[in-house]
Amino acid sequence: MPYHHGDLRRAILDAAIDSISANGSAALSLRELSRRAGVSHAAPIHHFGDKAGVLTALAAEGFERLADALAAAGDEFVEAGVAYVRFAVTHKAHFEVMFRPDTYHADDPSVLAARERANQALVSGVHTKTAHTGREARMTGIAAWSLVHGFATLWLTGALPADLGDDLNVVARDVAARLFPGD
Amino acid sequence: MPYHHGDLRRAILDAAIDSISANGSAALSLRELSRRAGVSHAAPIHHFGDKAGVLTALAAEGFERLADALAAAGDEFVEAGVAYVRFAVTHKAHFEVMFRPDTYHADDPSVLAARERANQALVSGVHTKTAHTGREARMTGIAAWSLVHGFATLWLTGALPADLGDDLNVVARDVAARLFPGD
DNA sequence: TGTACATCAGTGAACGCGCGTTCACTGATGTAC
DNA sequence: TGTACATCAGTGAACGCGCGTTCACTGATGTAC
Repeated sequence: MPYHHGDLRRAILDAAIDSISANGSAALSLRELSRRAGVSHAAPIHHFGDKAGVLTALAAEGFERLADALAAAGDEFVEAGVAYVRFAVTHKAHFEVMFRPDTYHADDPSVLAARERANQALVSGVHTKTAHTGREARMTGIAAWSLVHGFATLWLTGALPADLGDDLNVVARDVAARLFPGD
Repeated sequence: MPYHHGDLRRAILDAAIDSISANGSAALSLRELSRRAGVSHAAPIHHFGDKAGVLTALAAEGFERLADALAAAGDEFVEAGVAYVRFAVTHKAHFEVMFRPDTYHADDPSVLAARERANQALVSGVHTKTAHTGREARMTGIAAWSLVHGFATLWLTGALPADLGDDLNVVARDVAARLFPGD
């Protein structure tokens, strides 16, 4: 075992993702992450400052990846909506942290920038899709966001009925398509 | 200070509601609740068994009150939707606990019964509102639930833009009405 | 009306634990000359 | 090419803390007779 890890920062983040996916972000401890990374328990401090620093990095990374996923999905609402849900489910650790801003340094520049990117990607779908402008477009966007965010949240917490089927793409598409049935 | 409290069970639950509203359910501790209720730290055990027991009681109570709120709102989707959002915001501690089933005894009979009641109230709005039956009604119901659940969650976590206005009823009604714009 | 007694609801000391953070330290790396 | 030295990235011991739960106990209540 070499004295220097090589990429401890990434290793700690990956450990955090595993841990949160398994036990939720509330149960996260720095010492556990150190153990998972095979490193002394004080080592992560050098990279993240404190525990909230780890979550801050995760939140920023999450908003970046969400922005990427939405951009890749394009401007069509149903596609973007499905991409949002798929992001939430395949990155549940990130997703959970992102929307718990009191657990990390939410005003960190990296977080603010990444969230802004994600927000832009989020609204662009609705803007081009509907003919609405101004407040109408705004509220429609919020309804769309609410729909996919709510569906993702309910799916993740296991609140939905078990017999919906387990193909997330199919179910998410079905649900998302109900917002603008006229199209 | 009398030896017996009188209604310690209720006092502990109220303390938990205050604490969770202020600091979130992750930070909750039995000892803190005891302190708030002015009682020794082992006292709550007599009423709840363990820490998860407190959250279990809160979850059951939450589902009951949600069912009541939905029943009172009637079968009209927008009204029921607004009631759902209003419940979430005015009972944020309950709402937070309810959808974190791994933190309490989710298979407790009182919870199962209350959740079933809330589910019935939830679907009845959509069933009578739309002409759909079977799978169609089911998926429409899930879309409706997702919409209001997502909006409530985003509002509670402060993720929504600040300049939406602060009248929850107005904003929630506006958003909910976008699901079935034809009506 | 009084008394014995079971049950219930609290007390307070003690347990063992894992945590975040600080600290003086040391090994490794890279850069200036 | 070699060497001095600053900087970086880890170590491991120590701190003080709050926690959940257990335990033997005691005060209060209510019920049977």
